[in-house]
Amino acid sequence: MRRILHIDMDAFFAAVEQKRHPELKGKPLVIGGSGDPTQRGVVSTGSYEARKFGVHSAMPLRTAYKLCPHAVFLPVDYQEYSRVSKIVKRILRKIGPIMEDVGIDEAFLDISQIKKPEEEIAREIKEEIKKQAGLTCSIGIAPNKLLAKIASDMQKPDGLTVIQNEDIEKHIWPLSVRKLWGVGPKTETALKDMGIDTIGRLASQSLDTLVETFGKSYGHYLYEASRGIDESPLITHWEPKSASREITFQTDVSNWQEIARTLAGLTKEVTNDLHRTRHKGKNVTVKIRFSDFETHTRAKTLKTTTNSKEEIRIAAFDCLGRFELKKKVRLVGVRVGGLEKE
DNA sequence: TCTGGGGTCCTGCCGCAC
DNA sequence: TCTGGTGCGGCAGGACCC
Repeated sequence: MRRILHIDMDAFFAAVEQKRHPELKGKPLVIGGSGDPTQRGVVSTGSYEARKFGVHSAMPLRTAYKLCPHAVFLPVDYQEYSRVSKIVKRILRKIGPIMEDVGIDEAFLDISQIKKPEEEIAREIKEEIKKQAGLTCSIGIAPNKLLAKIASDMQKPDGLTVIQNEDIEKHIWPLSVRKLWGVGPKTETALKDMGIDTIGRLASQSLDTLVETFGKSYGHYLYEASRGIDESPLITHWEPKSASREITFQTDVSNWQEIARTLAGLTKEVTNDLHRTRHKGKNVTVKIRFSDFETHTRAKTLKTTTNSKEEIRIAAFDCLGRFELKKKVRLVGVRVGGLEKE
């Protein structure tokens, strides 16, 4: 049987800030956007003290400010979090070389081949992260990624949770369907309408019902996930498939020239990224979000892959020209997909 | 009233080729 | 010549993740 660890840093961005600004320890702290809660932006991470006031990730900064006006608001400092993240990942790779990176603050480790008790490995990881980065994490141990991820979330912060196949009925089935990776707000509502709120209720559905309701691929996934089945391997190496840049205006814009100027700037940044990472792309997509939050895209496929600034800019403007800009624009973005290594 | 930015993957539709 | 099935690429939108 496989043994998989899921390591999840506790309130990562907030914890990094509290580490380098010790005077913020124990205080409600909200990291997000430009750090100005009167500007547009959302919460990336709230400290546990801020969460007590109902502040959570993805919440508009303005809402967070209303809930917790005395919180300290700070901008996101990706450079610093990446630096700390690298320290953490180095520790993990040293302990278990089969590692899957999941964003800046999470990872899976496959420790099936390591001849040491799993909980001892987990404690060693916690100790090293505490020693080298001064931070705490929560760890889940299970026979697969799906269950390990659920487990790491069960006792936060600084938790260590082991889930065996025999525990599924007792410890996984009572949980909300939202705890399953891949079940978001839309699917949660759809399931609720079917009278399904827990993973156990989901597991009582027939494969036919789920496939009929959610399609072949997702239906199969839900059927297996609700039973704790997940054979997916760790992805230890991956190549990007697209590169993109987008920006939300502080106030909605109706001036076409400003939109065009912004698009030109974003296109330049994306092509710079392509040059830096030595990639070429095949298709260009422009995204426009209007003031009513309606979002549309226009795409163009090129004859050959390219990283030419000129070619990508022309394609992007071709896409922009196909929009009817009758409403004010809130966001503009550009993406280059179909990437290949140069 | 509010709802970021960087990604991935899936689905449905359309036109086209065979 | 007409019709239908099928497969595929391109496109648009949507759901989800951190």
